[in-house]
Amino acid sequence: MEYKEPNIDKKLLQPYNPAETEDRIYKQWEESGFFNPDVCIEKGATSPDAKHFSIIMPPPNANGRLHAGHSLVMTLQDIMTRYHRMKGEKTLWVPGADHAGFETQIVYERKLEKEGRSRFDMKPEDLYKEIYDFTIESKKFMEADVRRIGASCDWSREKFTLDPSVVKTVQQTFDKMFKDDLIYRGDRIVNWCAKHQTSLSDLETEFKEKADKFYYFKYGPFTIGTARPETKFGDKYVVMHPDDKRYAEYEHGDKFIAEWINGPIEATIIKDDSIDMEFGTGVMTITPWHSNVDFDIAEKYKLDKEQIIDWKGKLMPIAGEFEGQHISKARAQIVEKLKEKGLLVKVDDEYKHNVKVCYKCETVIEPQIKDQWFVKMAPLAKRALEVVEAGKIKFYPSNYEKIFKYWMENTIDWNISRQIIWGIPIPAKICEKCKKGYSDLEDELTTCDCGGNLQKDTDTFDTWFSSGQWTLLALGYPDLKDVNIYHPTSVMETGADLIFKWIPRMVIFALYLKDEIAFQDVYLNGMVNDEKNQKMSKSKGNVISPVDLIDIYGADALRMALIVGNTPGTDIALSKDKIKAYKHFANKLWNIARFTLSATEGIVCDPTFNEYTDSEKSLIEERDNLISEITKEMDEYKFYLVGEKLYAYAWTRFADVIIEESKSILNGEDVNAKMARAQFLLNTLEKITTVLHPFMPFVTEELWSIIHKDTGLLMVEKWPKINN
RNA sequence: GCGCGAUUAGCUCAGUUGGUAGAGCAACCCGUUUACACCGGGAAGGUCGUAGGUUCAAGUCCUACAUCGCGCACCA
Repeated sequence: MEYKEPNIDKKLLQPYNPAETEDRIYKQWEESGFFNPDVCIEKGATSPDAKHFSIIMPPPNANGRLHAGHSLVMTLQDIMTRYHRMKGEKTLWVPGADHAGFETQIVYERKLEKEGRSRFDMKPEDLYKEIYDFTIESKKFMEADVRRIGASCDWSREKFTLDPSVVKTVQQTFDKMFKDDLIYRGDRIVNWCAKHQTSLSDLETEFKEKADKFYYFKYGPFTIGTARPETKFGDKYVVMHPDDKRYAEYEHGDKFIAEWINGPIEATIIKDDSIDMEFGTGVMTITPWHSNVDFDIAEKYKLDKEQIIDWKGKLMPIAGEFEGQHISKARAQIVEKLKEKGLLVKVDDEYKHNVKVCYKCETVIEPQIKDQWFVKMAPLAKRALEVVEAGKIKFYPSNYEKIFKYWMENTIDWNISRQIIWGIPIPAKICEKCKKGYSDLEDELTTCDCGGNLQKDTDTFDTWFSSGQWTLLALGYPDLKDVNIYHPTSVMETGADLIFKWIPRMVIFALYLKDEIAFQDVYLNGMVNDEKNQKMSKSKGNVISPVDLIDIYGADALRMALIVGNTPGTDIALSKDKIKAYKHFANKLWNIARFTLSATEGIVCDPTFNEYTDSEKSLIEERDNLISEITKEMDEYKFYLVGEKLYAYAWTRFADVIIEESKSILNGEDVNAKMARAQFLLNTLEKITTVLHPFMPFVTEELWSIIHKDTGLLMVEKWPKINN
């Protein structure tokens, strides 16, 4: 028999080619303007009275390419956005780019290091300018990656976290909080990284297990234990538990003279129940300037505090002959000296403990007392807790609500000062004499109440201070044009690790600034791991770049692999086999269209056709039931189920069974049956293409253009409505 | 130490308010019929971590334990 080529779009005769299709389709979308809800309204795709749906994109770091985790975030948000846009809602997804303060500065410092330069030798303005240029340049690559995944976000509203308007608003927030007495200047202990020359929040530090020596020294009548003899120069308080029978003869407040490193010292006895009697000898001396625990004890009893170690990690004049030595070198010599003086009792060699290190460079954190700005968290957290307890914000998965609450019930005041240049400057002045701090938005204050000179605060804000305001800032706040329509946002979708870093801060700031919740729902995704479910990391060498995967398998395939079987909050193992399977699926859809269109040549899809036979009626019922089901599941964020069901329906049901049995009908003599079956196939093809669009936007859009040569884009087609 | 999560087929995971265990991938057998070999058909594969409890009925609820993962806090 002679093979007759069907009269359908030539593209369908070749396998689906994502590489050829995706960039072209994305351009079409972008040029259409439909990513912008205002254009959707203008062009009649959305009713001006429709309800709103809004998502703020967690701004990716501008300084790097997208990683696998980002691709999951982008896909989830794009699915939500496309789904709601197709439902005819006023849909806005605001993209952003994060200057990522400390992170970017470190990336840039490494670059400087390679070039043999150092930030400490540069003028702050020059450094800032260089990092700015570098970031703006890098940002383009990040944005290109977001486009490759297919994100249908409104680029016309893109916000950069260092946009002048953002900087201004963040500074105004600081001023407002200062005036509301929610921010104070305080001498508190901070985590100091001597390499990066900045303080860090607790969330920017990690614990690392270290084996050190543990020393016992004679200190007056006591034997004290310590792992850090180099901090002990000024120790003049000796602390023990009030119930410790071994030391019952000593009273709180007793004084005695102890021979110590650089001569005799007058020591005071402190009794405090925070002491662990089991540990060491049950007696320790304290160094309030360089230890959190010691600081707390010192605060409690109003004890003196003295700095021993300077900001570069070197010993101060109090160390006498050891002055100027780096603490890493001084320890052995100090121990030697104490030994010579007969004060060394014994040394334990294998003392394992966790030390706090900088999460970037692993430098041991030196606790230091530093004058910094702090936010009073308790009153703010209380309100955040209230709205969650009132059920105004829902968590997916729900168990994260517990974590949120725990965090809000156990707040500590938040240090927002960072000694880095790459960030939003704190608009404040500090008195040279008495150290009092003032908010000074207009840069007009010169003299302190005490008569001292005021100096400009050179610190910048912790990034979370500005990103905490992001739901508002991204919508242009304090300009209320978009805020009034799109805030509170519908859903905040982000990585589960941000449950305490970011989510609570956004809730807090939206309540504080606008008296509104920041978002109605919180959807938290897990990590994207490698095929063996191992965390991806540069050191393991198992990092998979989403762009590389898109090059090989296409964006639709990657998206499906990320979504199917991935429940909120749980990690996903990203395997190439899985992505390959969905690349095959994209091609399967292609062939379903190819068959359907060529087998029904000459017949036009008629959505109102109603002369179906009983067999089509039951097929329609099955199909429409499925659509009702998945519509409900879309609203419940169960994309992992919807993706799987659509895959199963399109392939094992529609292609393998329905199309197969249709062949004999379409080749048969019964004209009515033929027509009914053709209409069912054509209508179902359209519906499958439509409901799969949020998941696989590229291949479905391309198919739509083939099915409907003369109508508009699938991205603004209506999601099918099923009338039961 | 405190908290959270997980434990279901070889692998990755679903399993809705308790009602006879599901999917994808892989592996196995058969099949080159003109949508597609990026295919089709078929079969196989699980005492649902362990031990108790509640119930007519438990993968699902409760308790304890074990193993794994994650987070937080801390150790002078």
